[in-house]
Amino acid sequence: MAATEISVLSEQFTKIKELELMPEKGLKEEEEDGVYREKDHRSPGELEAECTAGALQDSVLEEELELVPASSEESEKHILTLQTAPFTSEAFELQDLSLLSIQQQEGGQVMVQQAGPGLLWLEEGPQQSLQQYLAISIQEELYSLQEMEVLQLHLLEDNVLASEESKLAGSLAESAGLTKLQERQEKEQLLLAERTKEQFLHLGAMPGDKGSDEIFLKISNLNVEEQEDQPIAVPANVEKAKSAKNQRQTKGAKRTFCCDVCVFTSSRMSSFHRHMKTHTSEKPHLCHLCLKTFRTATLLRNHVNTHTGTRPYKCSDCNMAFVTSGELVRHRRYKHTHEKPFKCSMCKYASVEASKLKRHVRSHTGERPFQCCQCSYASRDTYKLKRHMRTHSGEKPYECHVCHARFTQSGTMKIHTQQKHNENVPKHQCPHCATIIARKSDLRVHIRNLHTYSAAELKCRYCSAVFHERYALIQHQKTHKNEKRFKCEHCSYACKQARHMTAHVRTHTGEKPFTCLSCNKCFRQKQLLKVHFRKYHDASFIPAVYKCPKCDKGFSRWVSLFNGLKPQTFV
DNA sequence: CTTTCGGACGCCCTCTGCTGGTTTCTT
DNA sequence: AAAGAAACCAGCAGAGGGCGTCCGAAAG
Repeated sequence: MAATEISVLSEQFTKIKELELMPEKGLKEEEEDGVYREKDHRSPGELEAECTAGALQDSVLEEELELVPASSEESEKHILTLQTAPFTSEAFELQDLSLLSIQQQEGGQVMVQQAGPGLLWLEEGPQQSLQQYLAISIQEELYSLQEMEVLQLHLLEDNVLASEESKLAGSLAESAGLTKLQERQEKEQLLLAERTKEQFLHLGAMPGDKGSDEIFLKISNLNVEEQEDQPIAVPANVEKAKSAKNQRQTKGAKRTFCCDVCVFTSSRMSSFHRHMKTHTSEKPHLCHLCLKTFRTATLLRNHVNTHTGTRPYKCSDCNMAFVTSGELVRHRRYKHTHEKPFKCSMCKYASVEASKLKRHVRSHTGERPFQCCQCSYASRDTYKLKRHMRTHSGEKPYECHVCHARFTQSGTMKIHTQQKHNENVPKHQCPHCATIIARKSDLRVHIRNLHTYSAAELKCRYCSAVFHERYALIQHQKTHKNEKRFKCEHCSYACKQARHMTAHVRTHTGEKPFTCLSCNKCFRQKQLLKVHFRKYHDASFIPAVYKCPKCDKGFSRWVSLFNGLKPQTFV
C-alpha cells in the first residue's frame, strides 16, 4: 500500500485509540444468554472446522486466533474475511454493524457490540489495553450483509494495514465458488502473500440470539505458507449459522455446496457452478446490433428478437404475439381463458399472477411497505409511491394536447380533455331528479347532498310543510316563488318580496326613518331621500330633461313625456 | 447444453372514488 | 350587491390489469 494511504489510515487509527475502552458487558451477556454454549466444549480446531463447512473446508489450516495486534510485527499485514449469515433480526442493517465492537472470547471467538461509527473493535477480555485493540475501517458506503462478505476491511493496528494485495487475496479466500479464473488469481495472491509473509486472519460472523442485533465473529489465523498448495476454504454457508450440528460434514456424507454471496445451496456441483456464474459479471453473449451483452444464449436470443420484432409465440385468439411461451400463456390467462390460479383466502379475489395476489393481500392486512422519504405517506406498492412523489417534486408529466395544461396523473388529463375539448361528453343523469352532471363523482355528491334521507325535519321557509329530503324541500319552496306571499295586515296589498312589504307597512304606521341631513325632512324610503337630496341640496346635480321631439317641450321624467305622447304614435 | 416453464419483480396503465378549491347560478 | 348552494374541476390515492424481463429448476 502506498505510503500516503498508510499515513491517512494511521491518522484514522490515532482517533480510534482515543476512544474509551469497551466495557465487559458484552462478554457477560454472551455467557448468560448461552450463545456459545454449544461451542464451549469444543476445541478451537473444532470451532474452525465449523466455520469452514464449505466445499473445501478440510484444506483449511486452522490456527488458534491471536488477537493481540501489538504483538504483530510492524510489517505484518492482515486480511480479515467477514463472514455473514442470515440474522434473526430483520431490522438489522449494516450501519449497525459499522457501529460494532468485537470482543474476543476463548477459542478466537469474538462478540460484537455497539462501538463507534465506522469502527470495529476487537477486545480481548479483562486485560484490556490499547495495544490489544484492533480496529477495522469500513469503506464509506452502505452494504448489504452479503456485500459485507466481499468487503475489503482495513485492519488498523498501529502501523499495520491491510494492503490492496491482501484485499484481493481476501476476496478470493472468502469465496467458496472457485472458478478457474478465481483459482488462478488465488494462486497468484497466495504466492504474493507468501513473499510478503502475510498472516491471514479469518473472521467469521454468526448470528446472535433471536431478536438480538448482535452478531458474533469468529476469527482465526490462516497461515498461507502452510496451505500454499491447497485452495483456501472459507466458511461460507448459511446453514452453519442456523445449526452448527447440520454443518458438520464427514467423509462419505453428501456434500452441500453453499454460496457465500447469497443463501443459495445445492447438492450438485454443476448447479453450484451455474449459480456462481450469477455472481460474476461475465456476459459472453454479445448482441451484434446494440453491443449489449448477456449471460446466456437464450437471453441473447430473446433480446435479439426485440430488435427484429420476432415474436414466435402467437396467440390463436387474437393478434398478440410474444417472445417467450410463458408470456403467451400468461396473456391467454388474462385475455382469453381467464384462469386465475392465485386465490385470496380472505375474499373472492383471484389473480393470474402471484405477485398480484401478494399486492392484493396488502389491502387486507393494511401493510404499507413503501415509505415516502419526505412525508408520512406510505404506499402498498412501488407505483403508488412513485406517483405520490410527484406531489413533492411538482412534476406534471401529462400534457393536454389541445390547451397544453399539465397534470400529475394521466386519468386527470384524460377527463380534462374529454370534458373540455370533446363535444360528445358523456353526461350522468341523476336517477332521482332531472339533474345532469358531467362527472360521476359529482353526481354522487349531488345525490348525497340532495337525495339522502334526513332524519331531521326540513321545514319550508314560507309555510308549515316538512320534508326529509333536501331536494323535495327545495322543489317545494320553488312553488312559493311567484306567489305574492307577503300580505299586508292592514289592507289588501300583497307582494313577492319582504323589503317591499316593509316599505308598504310604513304607509300605515307613518314611520319615516330616512332623514335629510340638510333640511331634516323625513322619508319612508331610502331612495326617496336620495332623490330629494340631489334635487334640493346638490349644486352639481343636473336634472335630466326629456324633450318632446315634436314640440321641443322639456320633461323632468321620461314617464311624463311618454304620457304626453300617448295619444300619438311615438317612434 | 438448450429449452421450457413457472415464479418474481417492475413498470405502466386504467378505472374508481374522495376531497377541497373555484366558478356559476339562484335568491 | 351579497350570500349561499350547486356544479365544475383538478389533485390525489386505492385497486387491479397487462405486459416485459429476468431468473432458476426441471426436463429434454
